[in-house]
Amino acid sequence: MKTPGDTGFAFPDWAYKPESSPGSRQIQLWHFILELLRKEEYHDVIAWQGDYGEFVIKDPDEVARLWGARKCKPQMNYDKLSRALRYYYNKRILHKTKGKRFTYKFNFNKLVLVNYPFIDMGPAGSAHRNGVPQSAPPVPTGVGTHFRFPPSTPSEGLSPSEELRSPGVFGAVARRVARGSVSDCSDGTSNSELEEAVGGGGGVEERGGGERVFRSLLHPRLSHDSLFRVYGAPPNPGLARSGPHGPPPHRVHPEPLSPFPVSPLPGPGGLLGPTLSPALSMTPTSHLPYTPSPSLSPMLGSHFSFNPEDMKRYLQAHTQNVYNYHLSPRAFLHYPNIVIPQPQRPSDTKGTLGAPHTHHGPSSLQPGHSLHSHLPHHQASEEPHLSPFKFKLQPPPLGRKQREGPAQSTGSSTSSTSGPSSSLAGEHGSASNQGSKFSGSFAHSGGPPEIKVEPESDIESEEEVEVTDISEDEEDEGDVFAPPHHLNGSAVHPPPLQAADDGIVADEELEEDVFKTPAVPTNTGLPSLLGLKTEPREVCLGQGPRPLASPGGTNCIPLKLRFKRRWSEDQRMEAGAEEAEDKKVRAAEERDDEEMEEESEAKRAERVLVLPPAPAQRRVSSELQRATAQLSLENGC
DNA sequence: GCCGGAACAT
DNA sequence: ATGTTCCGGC
Repeated sequence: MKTPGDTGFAFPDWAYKPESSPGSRQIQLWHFILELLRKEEYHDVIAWQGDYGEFVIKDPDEVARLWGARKCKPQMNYDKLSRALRYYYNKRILHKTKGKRFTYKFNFNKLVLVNYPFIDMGPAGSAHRNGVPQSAPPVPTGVGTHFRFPPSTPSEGLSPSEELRSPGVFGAVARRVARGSVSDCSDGTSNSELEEAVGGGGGVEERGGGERVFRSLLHPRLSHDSLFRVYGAPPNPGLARSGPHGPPPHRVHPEPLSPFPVSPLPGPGGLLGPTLSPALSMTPTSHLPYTPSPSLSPMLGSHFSFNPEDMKRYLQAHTQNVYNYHLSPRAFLHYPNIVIPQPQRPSDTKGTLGAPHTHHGPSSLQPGHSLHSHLPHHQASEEPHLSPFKFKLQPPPLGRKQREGPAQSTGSSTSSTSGPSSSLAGEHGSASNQGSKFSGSFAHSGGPPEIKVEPESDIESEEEVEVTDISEDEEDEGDVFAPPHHLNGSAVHPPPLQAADDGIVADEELEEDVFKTPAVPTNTGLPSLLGLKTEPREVCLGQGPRPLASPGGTNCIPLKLRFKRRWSEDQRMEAGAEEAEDKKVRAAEERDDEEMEEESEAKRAERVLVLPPAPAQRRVSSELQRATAQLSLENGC
């Protein structure tokens, strides 16, 4: 569900829950998996493999055992664990790599953004090694919204209260190597790292409403790869499409052992939490506890916080490198303050690398490099400004319908274990996930069964391809980020602007297109943004999401008003539409999603864009852009 | 092996 | 919400 209050998109509630974040005491399976993946010690048990985000469970029984140990479920076995993994399909956290036994793939699009924005997954290390994914752990660099990586043992570390208090925890860079990931129930604590809280300071700005609005800016399409690459080395070297000139990306590993480099956000006092992390903001008791996992890599310098500046830098770095977050361009519209990082098509800018700017970033990351591989250097401009961010994660999982069924009495668990037989997998072709069968309804809720829509395909498409799962993501994104899609008939159209798109195909090759795609509608829009960028860039975050506030310059007023109006409108629409849409659309979307890559593009575009008259839209965009710029100036930013 | 529904647990 | 446990099916 979305959080109430948000006007914009948001990740599902679960994403904001502390528990959802990797560090939380209540470790979630995917967190655990990541944990194992990042540790070399377990690389014989589970390891990254293949694509970004793809991992293979080499020893299912062991993984199950470890998981069981962590959860104090001695009876755990792969069968059960895999069931849990399967639940992630609907959540779009994971999906199965078809045809490969014990192989799953994270949909980092979502995950990363929310919990590990900087994660680097994939066999990063492999970069060096060419292809060999093996050891390379993902580098999570963490952070993001709420990122707390967990000490492996969560329990332990700080008392809750303490945690709360330590806001800035990121700071320290603690980087200890983590060691234990698995703890046993008995002690409760595992060894991992506790991180101390660094603490600090106070927050700076919390945003008043507590709204967490975090909208990111990057281009949607670049998802995983980019993401991963950003911080890490390109996972698949082979794949890496580094530019001819670009230096080959390499990942930086501060510590050899720990996969994860230091955490990026070190800033004490950062408001990370409060500001960005949805989780934090939502939960009163916030847990600021971010436990830095040892592995976090420090992204930007020693101190990074979510305060505007840091964020700016941070984003900048990212954006420059990649448009990591795959956000819909649309987001920008909503938050005028944000300056879009300029996405340019490589082709255009090629060569312009102009100012690579300093990455304030910690050297360790060197985003630039990594990105390069991916993106050509185009990002001339810099500074993304972002102010409020809001993410929306995947659509809520569909409910299942409850159907009557005989209850079963206790059965003995058959332990499965071992013995992997080799069957090829073919899996029945069920579409992956939800696809085929979903009947939707909500089991628990007890609500009446709802509509059962069953989209058929959903995801899947990419699996084999692997490189990206974008398809899914995209779809999600589409949904997710994009405001409600306007279904065809509905009139509401949120800001059409660039939105175009989100999703669609994507992929590697497309990367370039990434921006382009949206372009269709947005043509003007982007450019203008870019133009804006040129101008003074600082955004004033202080105000919060809404830029409107103080009247300031005279000449701008009109613009402002316009802007404001627009903004309001959008908000309204979003709000209204979103929810409704969520449901409605979802079905439709799902259907579309994956399958149609190409088709979808067009279609999607239509959906989104079509409604509004193109010209008008464009104009609006421009205006917005302009207005934004103005505001920025006015605000003194 | 993998999938996903159901009931149940937290 | 996120599993855990069972289970029937493919």
